[in-house]
Amino acid sequence: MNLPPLVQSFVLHFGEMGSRWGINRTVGQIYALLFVSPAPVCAEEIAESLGISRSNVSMSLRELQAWNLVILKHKPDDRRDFFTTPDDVWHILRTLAEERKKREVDPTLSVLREILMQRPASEAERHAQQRMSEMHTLIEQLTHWYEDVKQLETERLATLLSLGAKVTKLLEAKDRVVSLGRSRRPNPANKS
Amino acid sequence: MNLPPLVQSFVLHFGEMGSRWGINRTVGQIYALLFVSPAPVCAEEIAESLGISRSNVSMSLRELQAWNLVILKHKPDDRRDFFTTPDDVWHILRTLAEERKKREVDPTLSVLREILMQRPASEAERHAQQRMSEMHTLIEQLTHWYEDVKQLETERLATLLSLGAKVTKLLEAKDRVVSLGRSRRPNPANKS
DNA sequence: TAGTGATTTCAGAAATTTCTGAAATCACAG
DNA sequence: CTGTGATTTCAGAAATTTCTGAAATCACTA
Repeated sequence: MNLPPLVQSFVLHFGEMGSRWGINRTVGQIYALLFVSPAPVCAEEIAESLGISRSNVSMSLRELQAWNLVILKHKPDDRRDFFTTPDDVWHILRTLAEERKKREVDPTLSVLREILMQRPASEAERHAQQRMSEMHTLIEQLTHWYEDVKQLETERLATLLSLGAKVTKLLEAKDRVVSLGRSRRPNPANKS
Repeated sequence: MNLPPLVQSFVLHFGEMGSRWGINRTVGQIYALLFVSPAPVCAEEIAESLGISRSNVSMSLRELQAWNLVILKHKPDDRRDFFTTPDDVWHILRTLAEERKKREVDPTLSVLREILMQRPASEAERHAQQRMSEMHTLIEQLTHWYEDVKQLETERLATLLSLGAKVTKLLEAKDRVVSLGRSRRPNPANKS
């Protein structure tokens, strides 16, 4: 591997990290490299920079493309493909979320639904279904929320983010206003 | 593997899924099994149910404990350890988030910070730092938000969740009220 | 159509991860 | 202590994943 030391640390870290996710080391490294490169990079150069085989680069790029995480570029009078990452980090975040949902959450939801359709044949199965249903409900809530907020423009999303838990303050305020409007019933305090 | 068919589907799916995260198949299966079991299960029984070796169970349980995902129980007059999962799915979600943050996000943040401290020795390094700084900023925003909302009681969190993007409506309302209060300047529309 | 360089594919090699059985350790009871 | 059963450890076996080099494919040009 032959990279500026500062870039190398980053690339190596992403390689390590990759393994902790389902992603393999090389894929992580390539992504990191593209992310910090000032200009699109061709496959040959990636192989050289990271000291890995050309074919490995080819397969890993294919993987990254399947994740929608790289962009293909071309130079005039050059047949080779050059690769970059999108440069808006928010955009990258969205892609990542979307892809992970597609691969991890959706299949789980559909397995859960399938199982929940079936008739339990024993007390053990009844209980299992009960638990799975709790899990199913939670995941559905989370994905609904996600589907909802992912529509927001980045700027609005960022505002919401920076507001953090303070939105609950707003919520309380609203509650107060609304209940005042409807009558003068005090805070409903719906403790479950 | 010798389980009610409905439980078996769930366990197998979690095994598969486990691999897509960094978690290995057996660990995923054991977790799934414990999650749906009506009562705490001992190691021997796990091994039997899943058809894996006793020692594998031991190691996998250790892994799950490191993730804070299982609870140890004891029966009177029985030396064996019995295992369950916490039963509140929200609680499980929080644990999962916390542990993943600890293992995946925090180390990345610290690597980024470290690199950003250094002086770039070339234009390439300067640009790389610029990119890493964007990433760093984004991750920091996300973790701040997370630290913030994780304090909320579950019920409040659920409310927020079900509200989804509609909170922005509230936000707009607030903006209107505030700017009305300050003067009668119309919506600032702070497009970046 | 043949030639050229870029890219992909793929069978097997290399590396890594997971899993097992045997032995060690532990915790307690007699 | 000594015996008993539960649990853990760990070296190596088995399985899986990753990576490579050689060959095939592809997209062009002359």
